[in-house]
Amino acid sequence: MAKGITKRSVDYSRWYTDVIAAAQLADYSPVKGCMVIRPTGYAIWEKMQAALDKLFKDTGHENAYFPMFIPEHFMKKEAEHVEGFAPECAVVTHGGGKELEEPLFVRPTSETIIWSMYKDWIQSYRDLPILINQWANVVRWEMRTRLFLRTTEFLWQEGHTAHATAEEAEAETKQMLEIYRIFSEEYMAVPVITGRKTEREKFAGALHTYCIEAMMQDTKALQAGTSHNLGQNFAKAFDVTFQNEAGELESVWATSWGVSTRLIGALIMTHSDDNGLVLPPKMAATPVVFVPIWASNEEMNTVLKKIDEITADWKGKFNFKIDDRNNIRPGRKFNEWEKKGIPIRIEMGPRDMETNEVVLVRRDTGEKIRLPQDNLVERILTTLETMQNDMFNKAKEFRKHNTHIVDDYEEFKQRLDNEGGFYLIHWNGKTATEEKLQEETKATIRCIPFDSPDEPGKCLITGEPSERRVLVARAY
RNA sequence: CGGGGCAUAGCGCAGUCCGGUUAGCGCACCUGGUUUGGGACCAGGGGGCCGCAGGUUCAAAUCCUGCUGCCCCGACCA
Repeated sequence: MAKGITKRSVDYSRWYTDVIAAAQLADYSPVKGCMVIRPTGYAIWEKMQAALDKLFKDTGHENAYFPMFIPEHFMKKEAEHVEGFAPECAVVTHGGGKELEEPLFVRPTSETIIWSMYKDWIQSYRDLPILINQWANVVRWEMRTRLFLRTTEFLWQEGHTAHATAEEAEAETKQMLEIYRIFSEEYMAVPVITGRKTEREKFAGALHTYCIEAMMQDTKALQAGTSHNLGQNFAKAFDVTFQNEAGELESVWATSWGVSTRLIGALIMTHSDDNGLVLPPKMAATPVVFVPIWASNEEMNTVLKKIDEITADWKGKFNFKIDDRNNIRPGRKFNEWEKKGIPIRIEMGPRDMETNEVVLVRRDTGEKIRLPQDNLVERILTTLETMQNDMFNKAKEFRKHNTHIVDDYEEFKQRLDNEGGFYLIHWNGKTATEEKLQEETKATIRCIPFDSPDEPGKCLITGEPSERRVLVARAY
């Protein structure tokens, strides 16, 4: 049916890049590993930014901006951090035609430069908390890249907060993860599992890392957001202390949290189909397109005039486009908007004019509904809402269907190979076991889910005692 | 960084083995007309340093050497 888009069943990763090309979301750039985000793709990012920014501001955060260049010695101050990030950093060694006295790292993340500033900004507990977010680009020199999911340069937001107590920092870490969950599920209609990363998977320099994990349509896992409790690691590395109420000097407690343009990849791989992109209404810059149909120029004028009447009260309710191009036929228009994932298409031609009706087509189900021209605003708004819910429920149902509980290693290996999916397994909590699991199955522990109940059992790999189940899957 | 593949018009490709007219096809694009309820049709037209650099030859997209870039699959990662 869809020309130019490889079917998911044939080649999932080709399908993914085909959808991006067909919807004109992004393009490969002349720079290896870097992409150009095209207007249609950037519009999705702007929708994400707008929603997240509001959620951040509503919880007391402010935006700021720090330099993209980080002096080398900053990067080296926190041992675990430098070990984690140094191998994937781009480094500037020359400027103004001369070799620099000290190389500048292009930020892979901004903890170090931000904490070098927090040192100056924080003296007493009265200066705390600091709740800052930054919208920025970062660079990580990746071996293999994939549009949106992993590129050398990407856009993201990174929150960096400073607190007077460990409890407050922990509460912030959890709060921001919850905001990511809300955003993912309620705006992107992408169900996620919240949990804690293992020691091996946590952020370099963090006490611990919380994450949201989503299941893509090929049943692989995608880490969609992370929130880190940094403890006092960065405060100690950058000597950031404050005087508490008792007059004693203490190290500041820190968090950081981020989501990136990778979310666009999650959005695509959760909802889209063989005909192209499918956008949940809340992520569509233009949720409605009106496609008029006519057979002659006179008819064109009548139909367009009627459309002006019908859409007069749409303004301010939702964004919409009227596709009045006369050089291509309706069928082409249907297809173009489908590929771009516009949630609702309204069609109206001479036949509908006679009966005072329009045809409404849902992108997610393809369902066509004839509707009277009156009260369309109401119908469209409720349909958008229904679609938003349906898409979330469908994705959640899919994940449920592909999540399994297993207690036999051989069965696990076979099923993982044959059906993929998420697995809840017992694990003895040891890094060595985790590494063995990955070596033997290419699956990783995605997280220790928050809702995983205390349930004594035996480690799937070693048979040793385990206290609860962890989430395992092959991941992007 | 290992394995595989590719480089010819904006995109997708043929031509390369076996050197030889003006480098061709589909899509897209432009003009005109007929069309318009699921990717229209006809006619005309524009667009090429055949990845780069050397070499062989009377003659190179085609043969030889070197380089570069990109894509896919693995190891690392938001």
